[in-house]
Amino acid sequence: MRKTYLFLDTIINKVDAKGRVSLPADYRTILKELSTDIVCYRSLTSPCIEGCTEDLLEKLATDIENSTDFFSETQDDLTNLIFGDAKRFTFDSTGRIMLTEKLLKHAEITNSAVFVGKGRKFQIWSEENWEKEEKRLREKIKSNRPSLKMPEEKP
Amino acid sequence: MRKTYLFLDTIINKVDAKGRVSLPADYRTILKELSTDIVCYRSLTSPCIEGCTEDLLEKLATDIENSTDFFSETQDDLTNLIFGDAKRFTFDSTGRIMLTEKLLKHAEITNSAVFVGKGRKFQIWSEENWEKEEKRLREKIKSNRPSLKMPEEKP
DNA sequence: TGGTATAACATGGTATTTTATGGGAATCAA
DNA sequence: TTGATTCCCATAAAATACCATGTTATACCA
Repeated sequence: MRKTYLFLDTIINKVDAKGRVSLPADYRTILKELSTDIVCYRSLTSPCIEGCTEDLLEKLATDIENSTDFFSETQDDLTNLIFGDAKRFTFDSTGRIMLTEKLLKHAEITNSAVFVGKGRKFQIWSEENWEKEEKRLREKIKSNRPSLKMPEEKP
Repeated sequence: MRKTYLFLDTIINKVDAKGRVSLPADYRTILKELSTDIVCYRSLTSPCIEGCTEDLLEKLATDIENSTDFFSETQDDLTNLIFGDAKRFTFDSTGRIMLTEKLLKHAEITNSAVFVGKGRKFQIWSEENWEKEEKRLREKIKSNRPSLKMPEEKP
């Protein structure tokens, strides 16, 4: 039994005519070991789908409770957006999930889906959009390296 | 049981047609004692593969989570870049890992891989590139000696 | 100290398992 | 019925585990 549960790597899988996609095997292993489902929702900032374990969303709920007051407008807005949009997905015996039309449309996904690990979360992109996004990120980093320090190098 | 876990030394191993390489025995010992896997990703600055324990990456995930909020742009960009590129590797009963095409290409590795210890991390280079890099580093040090201060001498 | 036996290691090859993915039947809803 | 969703089976490709061998490093003993 492992100690760490990170969504990693970039994996391209096909989306078939029925809207089915294989969830990367690594991701499935994590979900099985944690006995949790995944939850997906439209990214608030990018044309992609965002996913995480249901456990993490639970944590987000707690964080929001603690960070703003119960009746604040911000909290209202965030909870509506995230929880209202989030949907639970379970994979079938062959490891596939069926994404919804709404999610696919938001991410402009048609034939193939790119799973991008984000540690506690992951994202699902169209091939074209991810290509652009990765390029943007690498350009940005070139001019801003200091922000990438590893833990042991921190003061 | 030892006290320290450092990736050291420079070891050259062959890469076969399938992309398999023996992980240096010393490295394997460390991983076994820490019960963790290694994670490899393309160096952001050099034509080489960089590796570390999954534990270290887990720590990084926690640090990022704590230093920025759930919806921050910085967190988004960083996590995509690091975790999206990182891939977990486990060695088989004969001590080998199978590097991916993407990583090998980035490091321009074909027949042999040079493992270079970096303490908590290590790098994997092609023989040609490492030869150049080592030369460059030694030249650089000659003209810039003061930057090599030990921790206790820091302000 | 020198020489030999033993163990560990790297590495080529092969067998087995896992994974992604297409298609079809069963189930359900409108 | 029609259209969609879930479940199950089949298959090819890819990843992984396993076996065998020569070589190097280590331990042991005279």
